[in-house]
Amino acid sequence: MPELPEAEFGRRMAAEAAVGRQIVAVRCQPDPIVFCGRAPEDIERALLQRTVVAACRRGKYIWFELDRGPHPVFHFGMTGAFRVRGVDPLKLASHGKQVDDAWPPRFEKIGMAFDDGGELVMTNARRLGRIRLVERPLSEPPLVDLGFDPLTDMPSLPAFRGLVAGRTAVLKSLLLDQRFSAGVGNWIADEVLYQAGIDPRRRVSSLDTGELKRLHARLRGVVRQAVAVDARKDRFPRSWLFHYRWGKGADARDHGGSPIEFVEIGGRTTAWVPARQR
DNA sequence: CTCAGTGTTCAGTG
DNA sequence: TCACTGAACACTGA
Repeated sequence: MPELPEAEFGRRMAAEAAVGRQIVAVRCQPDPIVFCGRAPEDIERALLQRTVVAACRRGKYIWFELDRGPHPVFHFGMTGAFRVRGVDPLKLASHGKQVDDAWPPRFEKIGMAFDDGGELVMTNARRLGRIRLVERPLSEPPLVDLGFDPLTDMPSLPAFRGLVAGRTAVLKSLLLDQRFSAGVGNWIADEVLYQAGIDPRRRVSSLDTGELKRLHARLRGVVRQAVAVDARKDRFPRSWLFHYRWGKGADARDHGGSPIEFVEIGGRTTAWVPARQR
């Protein structure tokens, strides 16, 4: 369930459970894919007895800064999440699927127990998530080349204009490019363009001043609002396209009754409303 | 049985 | 370097 808001929700959960605590036990599955070839013992050795100093995030990447390196980096892929024992998870996925309350949860990849009795788990059903160890926290030398984070690092409108200047990419693809805006995923990109009233197939170079301003405002706005409600879909405003795009039937319509179209852009299904986006 | 899916990466082309 | 495509990864749930 990971785009920026879900990752931020996970980070906060983890921060509350882990920061200031010492890791006293680690349970790590032998999964060379999710752990990028690392053996469970490597991971356990790196985490055991360490104190978590901070839980950080940039885009969809979350990492713990420990009192001593290396530091763990988490990426949820398509289906990852953090769970804290006794704390409500994000119950509603986009399609309204329920998360069960079993402990340890299904699809656990790593579990950590802390000196205060708390427990944190990362789950990952589809195994497209990754857990790595890095020598330095990613604050400076990035694990990957990430652009601005729309929650914590949203550029001013003039700076945004500068970032876009000279680029010719199709808008939907640009928003999805993590080197441009880190943390934006498929539904956020569509939501931003819907609220900005811009056709997702257009090129960024074709936007006039007003359109660029709307794009900037809605990118910031959508992300902030989603984070403000802890990524709970049932608390997203009813006017958001998000609520109406999943049925995907020929009869799909937005809040105002306008038909929703589906096209593939950059290999991803894109929902948009021709009546409202030019 | 088939297929889409909140994601990333890499190879290859222009 | 940029822009774009297609394939690969892996597996659940409809």
